[in-house]
Amino acid sequence: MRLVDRTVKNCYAGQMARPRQFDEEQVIRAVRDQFWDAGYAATSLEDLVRVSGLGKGSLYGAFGDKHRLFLRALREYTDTSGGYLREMLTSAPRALDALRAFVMAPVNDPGGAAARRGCLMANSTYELATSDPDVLAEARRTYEATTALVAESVGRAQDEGDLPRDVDPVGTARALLAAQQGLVFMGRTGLDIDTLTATAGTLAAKLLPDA
Amino acid sequence: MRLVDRTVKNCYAGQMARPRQFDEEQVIRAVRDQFWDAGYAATSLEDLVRVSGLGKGSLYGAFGDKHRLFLRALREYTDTSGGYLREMLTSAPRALDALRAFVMAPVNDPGGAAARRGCLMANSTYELATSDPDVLAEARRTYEATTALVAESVGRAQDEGDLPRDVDPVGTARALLAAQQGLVFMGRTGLDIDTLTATAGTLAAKLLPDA
DNA sequence: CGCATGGTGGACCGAACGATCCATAATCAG
DNA sequence: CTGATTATGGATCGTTCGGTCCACCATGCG
Repeated sequence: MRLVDRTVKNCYAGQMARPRQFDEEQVIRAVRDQFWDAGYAATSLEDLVRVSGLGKGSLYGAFGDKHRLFLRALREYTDTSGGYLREMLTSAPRALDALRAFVMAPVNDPGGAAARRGCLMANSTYELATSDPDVLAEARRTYEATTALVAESVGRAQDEGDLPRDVDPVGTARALLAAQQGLVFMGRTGLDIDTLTATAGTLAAKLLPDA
Repeated sequence: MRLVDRTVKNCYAGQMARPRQFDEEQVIRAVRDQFWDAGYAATSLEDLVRVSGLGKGSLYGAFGDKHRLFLRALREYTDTSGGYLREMLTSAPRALDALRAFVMAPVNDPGGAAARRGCLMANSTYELATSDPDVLAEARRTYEATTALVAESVGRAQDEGDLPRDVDPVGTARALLAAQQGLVFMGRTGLDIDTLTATAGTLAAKLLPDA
């Protein structure tokens, strides 16, 4: 009989005879990129073994089954993206410029590679949200967090006199997020980067007037 | 040796001893709904047999393999949607109202069921566009056709004096399409229909000023 | 009315999947 | 150095998948 749950790391009191021979975060990032490029269903365990450099047993021992590993990779993505977003929104001298950069983010890539790859959270939402409650919950969580962050910057832009006082920060944030995700979608259809950039500029100009 | 290609319907000169016992279009619509609800990978042949009411052999004999059947269902969807769109855009007395209805289309549903279901073409693009050239081609085709239709209405709204003359119809059409697809995405995250409707209204107001 | 045609769908197949298992080897405590 | 411990990953399992096949029979013609 198995006395320890090997799917949970180091939760027992025994000695640690052999430490991990791989960087957990590095593996998660590799796995995340694989799911990002191919999607969940189209990624086989063989793919995960290949990109991680680990064996099946090690993968299961360290992270649990495919579904848990995916959720872990998805969480890594949303945490990293959320961090970038927060930094982008807070570091800009003027909030209005930060909001413009937020809308333009999907095309902020020289070759448009990021635009074609899309957003892992959006990809996962479209593929799994209807059948996987965990993914749906993560999508809602990310959506709400992003809306709150953007709304905060909208308020700051109002304080700085770059946006009129009578607009609703949260409503504006939702509209900006919708516009950004619409651009992500158009990027996934293979629309060329120049046209995509022009469309992003149009949306930013209409949704964020200088008045 | 098989002398006739049974995957192609009635392309031979022999007699027609037994006519089809099912309505081809009806089967395609049922299959389309299944793919719409569950996605491509998550739909098994067993599911297709169940919703179509046909046996595996009949399904393969009439439509070919799963991939061809999916493309057929996808084409049915884009044709039907394109027809609705064309009618919606041309039947409205004023083109500006039609454009507003276009942006609000994802939330034009009492319970928000359509919003949660999303758009089959968008779902398919996110799930398959990176790996399936046929789906990517269909996505581009649909995107370009939609852009052209909307741009035509933008031009008509200009002629009717509802939109300023100096805006680019095609660029505006792309921005409207991006906004609409952004709303579709937010619907897929499970956002409640009231908030979604408000966001749609905000986007329509910003992108389609009365000036 | 009987025969030839071909639509029908359940049985069946090989392949690939996710998941589990266990012999091996690497590691650290004593 | 020795033994206890556990990370490791190739072998293997049962399941499910998409796809094929063929015995059956409904059908329309002569």
